[in-house]
Amino acid sequence: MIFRETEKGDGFYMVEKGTIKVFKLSFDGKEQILHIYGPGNTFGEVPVFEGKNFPASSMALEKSVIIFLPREKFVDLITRTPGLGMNLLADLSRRLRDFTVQIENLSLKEVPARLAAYILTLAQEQENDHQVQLPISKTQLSNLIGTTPETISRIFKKMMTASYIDVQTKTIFIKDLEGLMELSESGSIF
Amino acid sequence: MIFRETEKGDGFYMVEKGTIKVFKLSFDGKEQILHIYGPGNTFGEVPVFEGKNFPASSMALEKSVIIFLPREKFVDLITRTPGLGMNLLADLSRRLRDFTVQIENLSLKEVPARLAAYILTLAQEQENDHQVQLPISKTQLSNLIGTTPETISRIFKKMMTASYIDVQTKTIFIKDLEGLMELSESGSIF
DNA sequence: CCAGCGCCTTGACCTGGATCAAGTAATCCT
DNA sequence: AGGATTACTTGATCCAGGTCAAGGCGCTGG
Repeated sequence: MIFRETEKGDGFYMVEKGTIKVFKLSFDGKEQILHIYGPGNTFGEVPVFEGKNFPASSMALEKSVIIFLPREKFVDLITRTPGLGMNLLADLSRRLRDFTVQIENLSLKEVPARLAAYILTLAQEQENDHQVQLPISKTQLSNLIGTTPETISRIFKKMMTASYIDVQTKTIFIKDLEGLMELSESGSIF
Repeated sequence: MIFRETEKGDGFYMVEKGTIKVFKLSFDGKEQILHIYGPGNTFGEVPVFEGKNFPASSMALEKSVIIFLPREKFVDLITRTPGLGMNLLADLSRRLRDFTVQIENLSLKEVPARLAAYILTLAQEQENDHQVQLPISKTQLSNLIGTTPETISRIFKKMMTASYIDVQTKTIFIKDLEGLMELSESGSIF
């Protein structure tokens, strides 16, 4: 556990090695992942700029190395380096955009479309249209796209029988990229 | 209509008078409101900092006056005024926080809890624990909390028979603040 | 002041996906 | 390697809330 929602944040973090998730928990223990970060990504900066507590919790998904950057020196640095501010504004803006996509997915798309969209995101990130690696377990994946492991399992099965993909443990073979793209925005074509 | 998703943004906007919504549409026409802005609020700045297109669309909910601020002059201003950058970072951070709350609501709470949470937000904004005014129509409210007008209507009715509130057109009388707070985080106590 | 048009409400029905339960496959640890 | 723990799959059931359809209410403009 790296930090918990409601804790006071006096600096932010950078992933040196490994994978971490930022997430919210409901009172009855359900989890929604907001973001997954890998090497080079920073996270937990909202309280640094806004001066309040963390809006979510953070936990490593595997053995990881995290660097902590204390708030004070950092604020100094920004005020002395105007260009840095613009980069940070761009970074936060990108995250706002990501969140609008996540809200759209959760609210306007059904589970098959969300899963298809996630696979396509992986294909882009990994620059491979034929085969992608799941960077997280299927249980974590279900927490990321807002569903349950059971449903993930069933939709993967449907996608396989409909020849969109093939799934082997953590490897997904994309057999119908066009079909997946259609599915990711127009909903279920099952 | 003020701007549309995918359009290029070359500046941002400020509400002088009226109410505007920022929202996403699904391919089959369903709408999810991301934010509602009133006098004094700025919106549409993501493309200014990030340099891409608008992540969502924007439309006035009533006769409104909107000020447009062009990108170029603004970027000049930031780079010359370091303190301004920090304020903007704080503003964007606050919005990131708002989005995490919205994702939490959509994903982890049921409709009665979301509606209760919205009423409590209004009570805070309007600084009145006994009576709040709905600033938007119930149809728009359903688009904001991710449901339908029918469901809104039914839940309001349930909340009335359970003596949480009384609803008269656009005025909501809060009869059990405690109960609403409980409902807003622990789910249905119907 | 009343006609007409949105907005809202109510009822009946249906379905996506959650939940519960019971296996089976991976992976970890000694 | 092998036992144990965790992750995944599959089936059966259930329900929140969406959809469709049919009024009722209230605000607007003439």
